[in-house]
Amino acid sequence: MTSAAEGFDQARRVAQLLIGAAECAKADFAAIVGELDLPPNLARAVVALDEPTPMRDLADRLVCDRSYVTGIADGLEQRGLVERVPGVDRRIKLLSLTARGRDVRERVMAGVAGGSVLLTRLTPEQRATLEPLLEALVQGQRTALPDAAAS
Amino acid sequence: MTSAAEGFDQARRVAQLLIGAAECAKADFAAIVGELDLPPNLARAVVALDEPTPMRDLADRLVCDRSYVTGIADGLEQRGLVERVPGVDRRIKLLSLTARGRDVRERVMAGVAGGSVLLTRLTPEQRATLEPLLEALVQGQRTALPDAAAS
DNA sequence: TATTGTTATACTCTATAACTATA
DNA sequence: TATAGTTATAGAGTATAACAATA
Repeated sequence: MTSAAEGFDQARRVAQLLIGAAECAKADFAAIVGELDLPPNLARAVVALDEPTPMRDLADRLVCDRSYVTGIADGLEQRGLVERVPGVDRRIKLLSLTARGRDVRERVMAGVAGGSVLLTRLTPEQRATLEPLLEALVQGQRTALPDAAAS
Repeated sequence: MTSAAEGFDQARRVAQLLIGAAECAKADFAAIVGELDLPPNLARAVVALDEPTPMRDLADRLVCDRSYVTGIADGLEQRGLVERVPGVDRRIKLLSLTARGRDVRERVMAGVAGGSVLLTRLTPEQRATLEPLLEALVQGQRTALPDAAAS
């Protein structure tokens, strides 16, 4: 096997493991919050709402568009987990967790802390080893990749 | 901070890094094959076609539905990278790389071997450390997750 | 004029179901 | 009857563009 083919195979193996592990983490989170009848995107939003937050800011935290947050807010409101409360700037609506929402938020966090495969399948030492390697990989990327094609 | 919140934060940090690293790997591959004017799904298929392969088998390799492979084959055929050749069992069509397809396949593999961030941002030692950690994470999952909700 | 949230729409990726031609 | 490939369609997830209210 040529050296180029070896390099390719190494990159492919790591890529597949990385993608598989990420999908595993996503599926794991979906399963945990699924027991609370929450789709993962709503669960992520609930976790992000540590305090009343303008919808625009939530979009920033979730790294998505404002228009997508509208749907998230609708879903959370239907479930009685948040209220839209007007801000002092009357263009702004704050998403504020209800009592039920705060309860669900705690359950989500407890469920992850108690059952996540990231905690159960890796020892603290393994996580401590893993993190800097992943950081090395994503280094040079800010929240939005600045110039992906030119890298 | 309570221990549950600490556990949650640890899981979240690892999850974000994992997902970020996987997205980074995907974007990197897309950028590499983008220079060959290939979308990532077609590039993956070209790489998988080491020899003439029934479309059904390609679906298995790419872990997707037969119907999706039809579109991939159309795209590759339009670009002159594969031919559909009838099999001995006349239900079967083999996807066979053209000369141009074989050339592109080599370019994809060379591009990855030469430029992948998985190779440039990690030393061989780091990759050797990373792999078993990721394997530990995805362990217990067969190709298709058997019972995600019950895990 | 610029910004917030909303709406309507569109796009990407992928699957399901029904169809045909073989076997 | 079962399987290979195709087609049409649908769904999830997310973005873009235009809009009303407010600043």
